[in-house]
Amino acid sequence: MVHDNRAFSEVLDRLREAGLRPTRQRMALCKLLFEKGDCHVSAENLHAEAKSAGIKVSLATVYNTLHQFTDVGLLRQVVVDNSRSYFDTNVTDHHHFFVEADGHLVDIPAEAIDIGKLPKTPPGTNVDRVDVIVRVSPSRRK
Amino acid sequence: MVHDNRAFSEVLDRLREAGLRPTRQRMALCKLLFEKGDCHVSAENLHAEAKSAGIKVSLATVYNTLHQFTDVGLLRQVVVDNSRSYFDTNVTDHHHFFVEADGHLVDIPAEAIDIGKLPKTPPGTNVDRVDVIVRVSPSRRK
DNA sequence: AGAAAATATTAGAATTGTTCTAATATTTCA
DNA sequence: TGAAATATTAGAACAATTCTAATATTTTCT
Repeated sequence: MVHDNRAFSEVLDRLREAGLRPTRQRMALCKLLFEKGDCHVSAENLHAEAKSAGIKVSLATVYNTLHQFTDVGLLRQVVVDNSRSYFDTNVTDHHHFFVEADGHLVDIPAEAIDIGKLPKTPPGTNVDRVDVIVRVSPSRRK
Repeated sequence: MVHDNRAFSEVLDRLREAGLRPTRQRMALCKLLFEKGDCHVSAENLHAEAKSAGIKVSLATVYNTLHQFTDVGLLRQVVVDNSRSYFDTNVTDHHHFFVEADGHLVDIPAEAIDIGKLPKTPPGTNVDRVDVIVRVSPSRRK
């Protein structure tokens, strides 16, 4: 089997830099995740995508991989719905619209929301991150 | 058994207004939830509190009640952690600090955070609510 | 390259938080 | 009070996720 060497080595480097062995499964998931621009996936979701792309990978590995990628900063976890976890390939500072009706996320660039001020944090704590979730729903037809 | 008639009738009214029958369990949970100021509870958590307060109520009823109270606007659900649901007795407009280390929430008054502007919502949608979650963690000791 | 050590993957079992079911109990109201 | 409406319950079912421990792959060492 032949593959695109440019894409291949980019993905390979990405994993190597992160200190993760470039295994067949990780490479494949990496390509699925990063070769088509920003996206938000759930584990089941990515597992299904992998399957339909002909990649043989277990659900356990998908979970492992998503967590490892998150740990090394390749992904960011977004909490919007407590029945499912979403992972975002956009790890830069930004926020989200969440369309509750269909459980789908849309990025909001950091500069589109401007948080004027923050109150002081509870004693003995520091801010890790500020998440803004704008929950929207389909507008009723006029 | 005797009870405080003032508190009793307040709770009773609250349920009546919401169109919920004032059953023994709902009254008891209502008192636990609202008689001690703003608080954030999970179902398991409230169930345990009820048990230790000597209230006999099943976990299923705790879940039912939390959802019913949420539906009628007595509670608000807060999504910060996808392993557990939190319900907030403060239903006014406000935000949260979330201390990830111990999974605990602290209210931030609405006016303490000022969201300068919001980008336009995805086509065909309206904003339901804007949730700001400031994730904090214990600061490392100097 | 070949062998040993280190790390990954996997299927399926286990766990967790939550929801469902359907039988029983309580509450309402005429 | 008694029929109809609504609640509660124990336990089963469920869905997402994590764990287990056996097997496979990858890396390292010589």
